Amino acid sequence: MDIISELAELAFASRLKRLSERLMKDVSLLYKKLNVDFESRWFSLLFALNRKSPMSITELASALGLTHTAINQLASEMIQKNLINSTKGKMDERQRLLSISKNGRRVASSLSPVWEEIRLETKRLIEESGFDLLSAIGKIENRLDERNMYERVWFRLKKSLPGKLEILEYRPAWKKCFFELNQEWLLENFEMEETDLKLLSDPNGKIIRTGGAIFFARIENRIVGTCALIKHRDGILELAKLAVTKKFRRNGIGKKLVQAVIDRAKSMNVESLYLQTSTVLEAANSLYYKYGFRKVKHNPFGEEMYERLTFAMKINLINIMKN
Amino acid sequence: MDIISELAELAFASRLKRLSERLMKDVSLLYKKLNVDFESRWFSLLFALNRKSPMSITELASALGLTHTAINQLASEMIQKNLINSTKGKMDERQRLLSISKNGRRVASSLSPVWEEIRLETKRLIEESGFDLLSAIGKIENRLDERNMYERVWFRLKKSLPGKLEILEYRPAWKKCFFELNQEWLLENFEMEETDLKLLSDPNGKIIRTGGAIFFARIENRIVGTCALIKHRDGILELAKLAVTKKFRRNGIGKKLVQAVIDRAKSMNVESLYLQTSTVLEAANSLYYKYGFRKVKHNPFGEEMYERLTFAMKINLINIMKN
DNA sequence: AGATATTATGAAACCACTTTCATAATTTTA
DNA sequence: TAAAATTATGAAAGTGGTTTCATAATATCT
Repeated sequence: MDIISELAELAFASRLKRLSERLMKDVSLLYKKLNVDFESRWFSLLFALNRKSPMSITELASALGLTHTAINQLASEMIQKNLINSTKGKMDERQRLLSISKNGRRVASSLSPVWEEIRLETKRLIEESGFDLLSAIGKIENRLDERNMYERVWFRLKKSLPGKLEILEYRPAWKKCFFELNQEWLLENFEMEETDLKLLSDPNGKIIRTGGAIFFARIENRIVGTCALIKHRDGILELAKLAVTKKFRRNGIGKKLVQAVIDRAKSMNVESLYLQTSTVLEAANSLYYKYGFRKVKHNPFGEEMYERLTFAMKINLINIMKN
Repeated sequence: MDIISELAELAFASRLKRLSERLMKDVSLLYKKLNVDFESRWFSLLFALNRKSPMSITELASALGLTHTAINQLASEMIQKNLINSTKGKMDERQRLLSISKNGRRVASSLSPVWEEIRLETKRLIEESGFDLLSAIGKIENRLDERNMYERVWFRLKKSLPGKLEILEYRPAWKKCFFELNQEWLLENFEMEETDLKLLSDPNGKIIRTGGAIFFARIENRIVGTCALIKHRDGILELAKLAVTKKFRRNGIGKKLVQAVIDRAKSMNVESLYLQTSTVLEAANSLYYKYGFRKVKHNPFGEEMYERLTFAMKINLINIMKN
């Protein structure tokens, strides 16, 4: 009786683990029986460094999907065994650079026939199962990147976002998020233009330091949306770069971000807040309309800013304050 | 850069592990955020006991694919949390029987909607991958049961069996192996007959205690073949129940077993050793012929012993000794 | 140019198990 | 029926990591 397989989806993770441990154990046994002084857990680090040396601990950690502490511990063992060397980083004195040693290269090349057979046998095993398991796992990993299991189940149970939504101001660490969130919706509808790239690559220089602001929506330590308030040289304020990542749309995150921008604009004692949009962006446009933005005939930013067809909208901040 | 997915088959186990840990971590987080005093690692034990109580530690260990020690440790925690109870076994005083407590049932039923959503979301996730991952994993597990990764790779590298082949005499622990190995080849060619069942179910009584012997072929702690020497009431010796498990055939294991039986027969100072076989069993027959067995007209065991068509062969042990 | 935030690393503690070793109870065999 | 083998369990240590916390070096902002 094998309750784990009987449980089907409920014990999916356990089955993956069980299979993984079984395979790993076999490989360890193989090294032992071949009388090779090599631990299976060293493989990926040795392989990575054989391909490219030197690499820093953090770089290796992210490449191998382990924590930096794990790499650190592995490295200690492997230095002992004279498989790799470590040197202090020249550019960055915090870094410790790991590289494969001469002996390491020798071991790697002497083990390569073993690795090749492991690869082939694994391939056969997977083929016998009749499914392209590697690509299936890849797809599942991608899906989980978009929205992890916790978020999925929570949403089903509560019909709401997991954890609370926070709207926060720009931090340097979120520079990349700003780029990627905007890249996501831009590529869905248009192409990335030079104008986008310039702005997205230097949010601090182009938006914050010129008197604007960038807001981020965070859920459970994950940045899921952003919106910017840009102050142009002529003093005109623009709401721009509203982006919510696909899997988190239709949860009112865009509203909160727009509200934050409007509030900030109000606090700046300016008459109007503008934005540029395209007819293609229906969801965004209806949100803008709800908040009181109306189409204006004269585009204050000029027509030639973006290649894509845009029109401008405007909201009267003073009037709103009177309400 | 994700070296693990780049490594493809070579890091298959690592990817399985990574995915498994990711899913497990998410479920733990879910319990935490739902503010439930429940650890994800308790799930399978609680589930098993909810389905059937009481169960012994060993029974649970094999059902859940964990070591008995793991069950023991889980049980301690869960008894603390009043999820399960433990009582001493009545039949077997060594046993500790675990059963779900009233509170355990309450917790299980209050968590069941959560588990249902986890199941559904996992199902969706697997379906999105486009492959029937559960059945793929099942198939791989079955393949590995037949011949594990270590044996596969070793065979490819050395073109020989992993580890050394040992021919050993009967031990009570191998009673089941004796049955299963013989069942395997019988079902390949014939059906199990009453005569087979009787003999295979009581090897000690029917073969050893009547003055015969049973040999087993062991590789790496795994019993892969067997062969018996039966002493009949009339003093006639029979070589019988030669079986080598499919994946290990064509490696000379059958030869070694037959040799062991012949050697034992010789040492018993008997003129001849007989056997019964069927024309269907070509591989075995050619092996018998090589060792000097020849067909005899008169079947000393009588024709009606087995339903399946058999004929008898004989080898002259005295002649061989003279050589 | 400070002040503030972030990054790279490592030590220590923890985690969820497994392995190893020991004991007691039971089953099989001789 | 005693001896030998096996089984059920548990304590203690080991494993291959992760988490947490602390420190030093850099990068960014004002």
